[in-house]
Amino acid sequence: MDHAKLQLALQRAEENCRAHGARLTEKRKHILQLLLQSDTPLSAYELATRYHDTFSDTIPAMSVYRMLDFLVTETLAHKLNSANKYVACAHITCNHQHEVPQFLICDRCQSVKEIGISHAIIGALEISVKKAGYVLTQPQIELHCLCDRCAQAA
Amino acid sequence: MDHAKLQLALQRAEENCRAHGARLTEKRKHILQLLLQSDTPLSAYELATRYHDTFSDTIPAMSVYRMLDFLVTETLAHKLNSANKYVACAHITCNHQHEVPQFLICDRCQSVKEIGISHAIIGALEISVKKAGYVLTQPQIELHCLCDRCAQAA
DNA sequence: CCTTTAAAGATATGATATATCATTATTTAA
DNA sequence: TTAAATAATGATATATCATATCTTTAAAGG
Repeated sequence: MDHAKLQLALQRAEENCRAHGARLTEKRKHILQLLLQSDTPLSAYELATRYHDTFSDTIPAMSVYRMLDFLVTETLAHKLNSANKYVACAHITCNHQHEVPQFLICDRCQSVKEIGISHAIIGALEISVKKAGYVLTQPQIELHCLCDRCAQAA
Repeated sequence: MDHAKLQLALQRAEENCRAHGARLTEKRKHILQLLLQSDTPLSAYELATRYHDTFSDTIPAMSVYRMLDFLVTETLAHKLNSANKYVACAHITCNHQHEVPQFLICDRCQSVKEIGISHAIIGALEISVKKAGYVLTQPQIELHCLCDRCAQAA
């Protein structure tokens, strides 16, 4: 991610937070920056290490978890439950409403692509869920894939 | 799960394994039995504890992981990646081909329902995955829900 | 400014998972 | 039938992910 894009994302994140009184502190912002700059999802402990390397300041893993909780609550980041890692939301700078996210995770190079789930799929999914006697609460789909590059290499 | 159903499932599991030379040892069978008897998904360590309680024999967590790997490979069990727990496959006694599983997980009572994904959904999913430049490798969807009972209670 | 509340630090510990080497059991084939 | 090969399991250590709890620091609001 280039510098201009990064700055824009951080600025938008700040605006979004300020708009409803959430505090994007320096440290939270730094964690978000590390996520934005990473090509792959990162664990809380990996973020603690990068924080130290990048900002010459140590941060307890505990605190990273709390900051991640904050970012996830603000929809500035997502947790990949199947990988126990975190990614920046791909739509921080978009204006459109945040959709149900679908994550494509390359099991070889760990790249992640966040796309919106089509309404058709969500609808069909909800019907089958309802039929089975359940109610969707946190719809988020994580699919383990190979990206085209890795698929060719393999 | 009643006794007759359990026995049938274990018998079918044995037949399926024997059919292609996989060895469903006593211990692996016991782990499968514990999964079949459980109302909720279990972690490897929970299985080790139940194994001890049920069969009066201790088993290292290591070994449980290996047996789970075996059961998952044989499609006799599934790993819920978002919960880090394991469930028996709901289709051991069915004759039909094993489909792409979709798991509905109640976040309150932990009940899990395994259903097959409709072809329409799989197709739509594969198209969107392909468009995004990925290839599905291990399609399995885990949705976090409330079961109707818990939804009413809440 | 002082009080209240939010954020972050520190320490301990629990829970999930993998690596590796040793031992036992089963199969295969001379 | 027994020796060699392979598969399964045991044992130990350690990595990795996560939460509980108490303390300290910083910010917001009267």
